[in-house]
Amino acid sequence: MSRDLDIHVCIIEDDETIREGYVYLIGNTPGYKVVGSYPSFEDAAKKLANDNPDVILLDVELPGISGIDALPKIKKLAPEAYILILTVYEQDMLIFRALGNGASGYLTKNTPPEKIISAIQEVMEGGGPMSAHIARMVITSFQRNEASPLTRRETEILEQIATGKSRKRIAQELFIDLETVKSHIKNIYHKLNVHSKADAIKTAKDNKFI
Amino acid sequence: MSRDLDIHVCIIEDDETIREGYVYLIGNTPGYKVVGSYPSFEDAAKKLANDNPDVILLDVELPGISGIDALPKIKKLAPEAYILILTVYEQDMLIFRALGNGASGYLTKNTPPEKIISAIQEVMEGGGPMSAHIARMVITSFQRNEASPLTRRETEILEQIATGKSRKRIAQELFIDLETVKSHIKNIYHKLNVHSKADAIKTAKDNKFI
DNA sequence: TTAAAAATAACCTGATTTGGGGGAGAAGCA
DNA sequence: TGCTTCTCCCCCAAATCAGGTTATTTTTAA
Repeated sequence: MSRDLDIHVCIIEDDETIREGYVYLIGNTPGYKVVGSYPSFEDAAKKLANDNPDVILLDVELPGISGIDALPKIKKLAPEAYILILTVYEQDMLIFRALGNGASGYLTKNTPPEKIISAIQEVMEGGGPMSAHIARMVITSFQRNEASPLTRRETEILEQIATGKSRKRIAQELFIDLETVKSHIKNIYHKLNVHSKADAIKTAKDNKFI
Repeated sequence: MSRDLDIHVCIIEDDETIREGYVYLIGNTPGYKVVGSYPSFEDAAKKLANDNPDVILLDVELPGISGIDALPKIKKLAPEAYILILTVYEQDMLIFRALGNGASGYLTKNTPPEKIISAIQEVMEGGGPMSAHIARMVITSFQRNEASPLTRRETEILEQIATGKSRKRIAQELFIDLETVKSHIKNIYHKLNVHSKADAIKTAKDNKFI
């Protein structure tokens, strides 16, 4: 069987035991081949472009530059590769920064071996593998706060303000008078206890009112 | 074995064949119980609160009010229930509106029966089940366009503008002069070929520059 | 080690927007 | 019938925005 049809995988993980575990797991699974294995981004950087991986397993906590900050650089070295984050951390900030920086999946380290293999398969087939809890957090990030103090119209107008439009333009697009828009904004400011649009937008976003 | 420990499931799906298929599948799986099955939201609305479901399977294309528009109303009738979207549609707009309206998962209709069962299980355990392609689209929505014409600083400043902050405030927070911020903004406008912050923000967001 | 790109800052002008004060009518709901 | 929401009106002063041109320093890349 030709090795050329195998999925080529790189691993960047500082803990030697865990790293060797992945190497063993993937190397011994038919259809997969480990083409590189490094304890840090600095080590990986030199050889990554030559490895020509299809998928890169990346740890977030690495010595030197963190996995998340390394993501854009890895993307440049291996633009065709899918990057899967493998980590113990489940903090919102890390997840969203990782995805924003180009990760195509996010797995926690308690993921059983067979799930890691299927995640690699899945990302190659156009999927976005995530651990269950991560997926929930991602979905939740799209959702609004149902206990918003703002009325429907107020919410609509604050959303428009958040796009940078002037009150005049908002009035025109909603077919209402400029004075009406101003009234709504005054009410929004009172309800949110702020005195500027920047603060209104921040408060509203922090509380998921918009 | 007590039925009280079962996961209670409601189904809202207009195609009778498909609906009965789900009823049969779920009703005959140990640990699950179908407590309601309706061809439209209007039919479901009357009885939903009484069914007290743990999970609701919801189709997006329904006669009368669409599943997506029904979502907030369903949330009010059964605030404790998790809602899983089951549909043939994979358009961005539908997915993000569904998630924004309160769905906790999104499955396409080619999902095999055992995956539907495990998705119900998963959402009850704090997960966010999504079909592979949906998950990829969701992840992609977090990612930036790497071919942005904006420099790092320009991107940073446009992001700040998008939060509603004034140029003066941006200057203070970035420890640079107001004139510098103005220079960057002029360059941003030229690069994006716009003449207002609203247009700059729109163009940048449409193209995922910010 | 240069040349190019990016970030910084200045000075000018005029139009527009913003935030805040007050009040008030109409529609719809409980 | 109150209560909320949406609508509109008047006033004001301060601040912001958009645009032009030029120029220095720092960083990055060839």
